[in-house]
Amino acid sequence: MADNPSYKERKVITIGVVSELTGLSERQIRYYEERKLIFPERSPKGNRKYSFSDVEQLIDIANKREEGVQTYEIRQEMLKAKRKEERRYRKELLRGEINARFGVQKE
Amino acid sequence: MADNPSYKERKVITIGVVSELTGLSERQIRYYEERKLIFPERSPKGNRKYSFSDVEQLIDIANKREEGVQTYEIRQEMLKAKRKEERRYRKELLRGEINARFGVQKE
DNA sequence: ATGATTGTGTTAGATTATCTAACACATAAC
DNA sequence: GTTATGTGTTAGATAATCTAACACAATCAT
Repeated sequence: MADNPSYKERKVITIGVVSELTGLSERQIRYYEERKLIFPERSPKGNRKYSFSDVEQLIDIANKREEGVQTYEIRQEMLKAKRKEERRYRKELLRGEINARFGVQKE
Repeated sequence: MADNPSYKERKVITIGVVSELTGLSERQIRYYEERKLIFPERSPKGNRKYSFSDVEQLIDIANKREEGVQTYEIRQEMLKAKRKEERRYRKELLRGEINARFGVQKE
């Protein structure tokens, strides 16, 4: 109950701030979305909202871009990592480790 | 090195989002600043920027307001709590507990 | 080699968000 | 009864964001 980790995931940051935090131009940030590397939410009127997690992701992307990696390849890596993580998660579920950590306790 | 707690303190949230997160009107949020209950940063062109910590603070304020507590009193409580915390901190410093936790380690 | 894709800058026009300052007004404090 | 508190609302100005398009160099694929 100490520190709420969801802060890292909450999509509350506008693109201008993300641009400052990452050093990327807004153009780049939107383009990486177009290439399906990043998935901001939208406010009712259409403004993009990012999380700190997204910011970290963008920094990783920027680093890879500097190494010359193309967005397409970055996306492939991401998909691979995601599948791997899903396998890991299902395995954990089977073992009941989730219950051990987050399961029902005394009211 | 796991999760960066500074996320909670970084002033990256605009007033519109804060309004949504807290349920307070922008007018109220600005007024509480005027009453020195909250201290957003400003972007170069003057836009207010809040942290998650500020959002929590605002929720506390909203609760106290509902109980009928005036902003002046809330401010007094805040100042009292701040002084208390400072005493606690100085005491800790004297005991060297800070070093124990955050002190220099092997490179 | 040429034709397509990638990545980014820049521009234009429209819309949305935020800012300050002021007026209004009901309620509460002194 | 006057002053302070708390909030809504309005107006006008400025800033932030959006989409779509054009440009263009660099890279990739055939």
